[in-house]
Amino acid sequence: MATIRDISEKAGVAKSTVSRYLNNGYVSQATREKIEKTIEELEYVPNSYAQNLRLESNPTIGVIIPRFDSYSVITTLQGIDKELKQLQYNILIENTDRSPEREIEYLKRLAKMKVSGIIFLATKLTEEHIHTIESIEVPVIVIGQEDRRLNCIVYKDYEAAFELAEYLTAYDFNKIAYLGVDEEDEAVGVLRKKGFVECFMKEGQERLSIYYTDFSIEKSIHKTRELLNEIKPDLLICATDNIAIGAMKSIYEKKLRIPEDISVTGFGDYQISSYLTPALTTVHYDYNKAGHIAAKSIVRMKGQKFHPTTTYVDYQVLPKNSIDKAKRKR
Amino acid sequence: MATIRDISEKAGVAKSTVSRYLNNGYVSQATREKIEKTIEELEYVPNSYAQNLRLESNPTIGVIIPRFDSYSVITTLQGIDKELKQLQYNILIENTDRSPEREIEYLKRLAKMKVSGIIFLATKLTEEHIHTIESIEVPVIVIGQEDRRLNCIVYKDYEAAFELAEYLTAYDFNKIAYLGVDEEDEAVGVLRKKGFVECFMKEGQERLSIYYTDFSIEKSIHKTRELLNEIKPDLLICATDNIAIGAMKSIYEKKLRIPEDISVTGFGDYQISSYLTPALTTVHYDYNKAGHIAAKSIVRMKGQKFHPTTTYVDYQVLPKNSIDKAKRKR
DNA sequence: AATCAATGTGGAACCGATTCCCTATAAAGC
DNA sequence: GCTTTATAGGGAATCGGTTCCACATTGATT
Repeated sequence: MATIRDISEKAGVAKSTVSRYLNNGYVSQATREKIEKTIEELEYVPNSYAQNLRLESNPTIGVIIPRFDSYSVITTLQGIDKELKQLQYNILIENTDRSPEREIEYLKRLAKMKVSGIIFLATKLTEEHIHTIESIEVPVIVIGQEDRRLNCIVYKDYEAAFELAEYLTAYDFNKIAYLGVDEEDEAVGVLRKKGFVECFMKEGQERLSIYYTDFSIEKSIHKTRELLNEIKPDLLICATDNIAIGAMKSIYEKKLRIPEDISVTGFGDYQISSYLTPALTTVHYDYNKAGHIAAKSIVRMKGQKFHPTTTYVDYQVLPKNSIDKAKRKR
Repeated sequence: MATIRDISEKAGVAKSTVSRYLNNGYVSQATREKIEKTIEELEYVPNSYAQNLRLESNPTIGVIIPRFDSYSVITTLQGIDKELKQLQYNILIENTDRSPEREIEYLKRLAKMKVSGIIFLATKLTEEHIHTIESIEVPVIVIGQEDRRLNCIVYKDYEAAFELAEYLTAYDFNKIAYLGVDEEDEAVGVLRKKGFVECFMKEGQERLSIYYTDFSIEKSIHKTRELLNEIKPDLLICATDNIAIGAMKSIYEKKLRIPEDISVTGFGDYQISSYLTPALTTVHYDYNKAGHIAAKSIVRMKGQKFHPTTTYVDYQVLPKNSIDKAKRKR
């Protein structure tokens, strides 16, 4: 592996001259050609570690994700990636496989690598997370969970759930079931459920049976099977689109029709949801935009003094055919 | 940002002693405690660039992917990630957005960063790709496309298509349509189509109408609409599962039933496919396993002399309910 | 002709770690 | 009590670049 010194010796010039040549410094035509030729011959490639050693930070943003196999994660990642490419930043992705310890570890590791900033797609914020984020010198933006001490980009889960519930109260449903996830996840487990429950309570509609599953389609299939054996809802509200997909599978298995026998709603608007038959009524979150915002902000935060802010990303209720139009109240 | 020198000065010892402390060298109990305390106080974190500058290579594998929003890419990535975590390697992901120029650029960039190896999820291999791969000093494994000069892990597209076609010839179909992609993509565009065509030809079944679309669900919806306006097939073979998902949407739009009116097949076994109603008959590829194999091999290749090999990853035809069982020949 | 500015180049310091080699001190052996 | 041997720690070189500073050469200005 050739170094800048090999080049300088072979070309008969000083290291500094070669370096100047490489970094748009002024070099005479004659030496320029000599250096050019030698670099070609020796297939010289500068060593990035040596280059970065001089810099206090480099144009790289670290992104910590909990998993790869999630529509929201991937879509956010795409938004981040696109924006960062435009801003001429590199991206460094670390997958934690939903392990909180790894999250802490990667926050520290990225700080040690002196990235310019970190975008952290969080599923849960413990005190240890917050302490780590505050202790490292690198700016961090959290997506998906909220804490007033940090810079967060969050989805309006409560409001969105409330609005979807409001939309649903325009229909005549007798028995409503809610299939959610446990409260470990603040945004999905707590806020979404709260939005639904409070809206229905306000409307005097209290027949809401609540069931729990996890984020997988597989588990949702099983839980829906159990649910349908116990009760016979005419509306099934699911906390995510994946849960809705599993639920739909089970509903069809039981030879029930959607939406004639059961209406179904999802949450999050995964790409596939609009291609299902019937298309799934859901809440659209602009994950891509969240990624863009995060990328832009993290680059802007570089060198600025820190003060916590929370940015809310808008949502949109998307009515589709998985709701029985015949049940609409006049 | 504290450096090892700050620590050594504040603790009243030499840099080398601090370094020894950090790297499990022998240090007396007294100095050990002094250093420990100073490191705490100054929140010292070693600079990775300085550390790496000494090393000739570091335990990092670069992975070049064409896009994030693809089931096969993400699943392969998961396999790679898991295996590399186990082998204590870091992973560095670069997304090219299907740009061949970026692919070349990233191959070079990763080589410059002295990663131990590169896993390249390719969509097409040009001569420039091959030249670049051969010229860099870092070992490269290509997944998804084949060239006898390189190390490749490929899916048996031709054989798999042939076998799925063979399975289909056990049924009585009158009019078969094939919805594929253009021949830019060697594996999907050429080999899969060839497998189907040759099998059907062998069976004397020549009524195969061929249509083209791209990899998106959206485009497939449009193309299937057009297709259904022109002909009325009772079997629609799709070159990927996403194409099949779009096709199914269009078929339902036309109030046709699957599989009673039209049977449908996909290719690739995306997770969602088995949760559709009806579940999609498809070919299962073990992307995850391909990722594992790639990760294991690339680590093993480190330091070894290069000789090209091609590894074939197995497939499995998965019959599901999107084929009309009533049409089965006795 | 003398002074000054512009241009091109070389030398050396530096970035922050690791590591080799050498020395000072204390403990052990004779 | 003197030599030998561990043990601990310091000094300096090194990795491969970048950058500051000094100096030489040339051409322009007065």
